[in-house]
Formats: sequence, structure tokens, C-alpha cells
Amino acid sequence: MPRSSMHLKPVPRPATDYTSPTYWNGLIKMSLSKFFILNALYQQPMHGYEIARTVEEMTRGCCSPGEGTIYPVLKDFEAGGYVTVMSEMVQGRERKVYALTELGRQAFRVAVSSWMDVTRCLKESEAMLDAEAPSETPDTCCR
Amino acid sequence: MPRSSMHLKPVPRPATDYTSPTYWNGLIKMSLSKFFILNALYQQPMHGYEIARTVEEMTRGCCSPGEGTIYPVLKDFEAGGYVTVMSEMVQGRERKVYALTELGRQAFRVAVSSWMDVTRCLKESEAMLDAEAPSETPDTCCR
DNA sequence: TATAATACATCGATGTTCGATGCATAGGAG
DNA sequence: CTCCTATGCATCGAACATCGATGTATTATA
Repeated sequence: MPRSSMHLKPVPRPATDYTSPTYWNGLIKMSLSKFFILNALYQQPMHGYEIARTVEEMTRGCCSPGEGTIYPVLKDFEAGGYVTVMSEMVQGRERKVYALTELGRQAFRVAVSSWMDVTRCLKESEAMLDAEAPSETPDTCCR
Repeated sequence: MPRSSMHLKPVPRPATDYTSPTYWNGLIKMSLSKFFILNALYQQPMHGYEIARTVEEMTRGCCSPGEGTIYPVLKDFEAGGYVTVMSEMVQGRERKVYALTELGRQAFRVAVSSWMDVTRCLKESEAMLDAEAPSETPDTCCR
């Protein structure tokens, strides 16, 4: 028996499947959670749990940050002065309603602007594909 | 002197500036390096160093993955069968020319498709901003 | 009396990228 | 002749973002 297979072969690293939409959606999500949280709050003040559902709906499931993401981010936003918090009790349950400050609104505008830049680049990538294989765009949205 | 300030105050965490384009561009970059590397190779086979310059140009500086990103990624792509490598010597310098396999091309098409989904969501976010403050889009691109 | 939905919060694990560092050659500036 | 820049590959620790599991608690529903 080869010695190398006896010890310390923890996990062979399943090798990422780059042809899986799941992979790319996960990766994309990685840089959009904060963006969409700001986006939701830009529409109106709301509490953490509501943000989760709002973003889910807004992005049609493309990007739905988990609670493990949302609450730490909100805490960070609060510490930086991007949101203010109002605690309220509704039917015995605590609710922390977050509202964007002017600084928070400014942050979101910058974020949109930055994303628009890359969006243009992405459009060009799509155009390149369309040029060789026209008529695509199945509009499946994340599945 | 308060004891808590004597020990273990490593770095106060400078607090992220979410109103800085630099922050958002950095975050965005985070999920687009692999995408643009595939994009470059989709156009034609090239070597690592060339990929860096091509992506830089392609994205007008929006997303320029460093070498510390590119080489590990290429190695990963090779291991997964997404690219093939041809080593050549040019003027005494080694060059490893990478070419996409059909699997690699497929991966890129999936990636584009996934990105198009979010692009639609981003468009809507921009539309929301434009509704309240029309005539923006300065087209500064990353600065 | 479970179960689901609401609502908050934390923590370790995973994955992505950066920046520094290292090696090596070629060519031009001083 | 030596320094610096550009080319070209490669690695590694640190920083950061997000997930998934876990925990607490209340209310409504089955």
C-alpha cells in the first residue's frame, strides 16, 4: 500500500465545476450582498428579516443573502454611520428597523455607479458570444 | 491607564469607507477575475502575462487581476480540463500559452448567462436612482 | 403539542483575491 | 558597467465576503 494514501489525505478537493450555474451564482453573490442590502434600504426603512425577503424578491432569487450575512453587515453599517436603528416591539417580537442615513444613500449611489462600469464590460462579453452564436438569452434566471 | 488599552489592541480596524469607489471596485473585482480570464482566453489563446494586460484593457481598468490571482487560477483551470497548455521559448524567456478547451468555452458561456441575470437586476437599481435624480451617468469608469 | 414562521445573533469554515516576495532574462539609460 | 524597467513565471500569508449551522425566543397554526 502506498504510504502516501495512508496518512493526511484529507479531502481530494472535489474540483470546482465551472460549468455549473450554481458555482457562478455563488461567486456573483459574493460581491452583491452588501449592494442589495443597501438597495433594499434605499427604497424604505426595514428590519433585517424583511431585508432578506425583499432582496430575494428584488433579485428573483439571483442573490439572496442569508441571515448570517445580513446581521453582521447591518451592525457594520451602523458602526460606520450608514444606517440608524429604531427598535420596536411588534406582537411581542423585537424588531430593529434600519434606515439609511445620507451617508448611506451616498454609498449606494457610488456602488451603483461602480457596478454600471462593469455592466458595460459584461455587455460586451455577451455581445461577443452573440456574434458567434446568435439568438440566445433564455432568461431562465438562476436555474 | 485603562488596562484594555495596554495589551492586544492590534489594529482598530480602520472602518470601511463605503462611499469610496475604490472599495466597490475592489469588491466587484472579487467575483470577476475568473470571468475575465476566461473571457480573454475565449478570444484567443495567450499566456499569463498577456492575460493580465488584455483584461486590463478589456475592462478599462475596472478589473485587472494581479499575477498572484492569474497563475493559481490558470493552474486550477488546467487541472480541471478547462484549458490546455503549450510551453514555448521566445527570446530566451519561457512562455506558457493557454488555450480554452470545449469545456472551458462551455464554462464561459454559463458564466455569461449567470451574469446577465444579475445585470438585469442592476439595471433596475440604476433605474430607481435615475427616477429620483435624472441625467447622471458620468461614465468616469473606475475613477 | 409539535411545527412553521418570525426575528434576532454568533461563529467556524470556505472561497477569492491581493500584495509581497522570489527567480530569471533582455534591453536601454546613465 | 551597472542600474532600472519590462517581460514572464510562481508561491504564500493576509484580508475580506459569505455561508451554513447553531442558538434563543415568541406567536400562530395544524
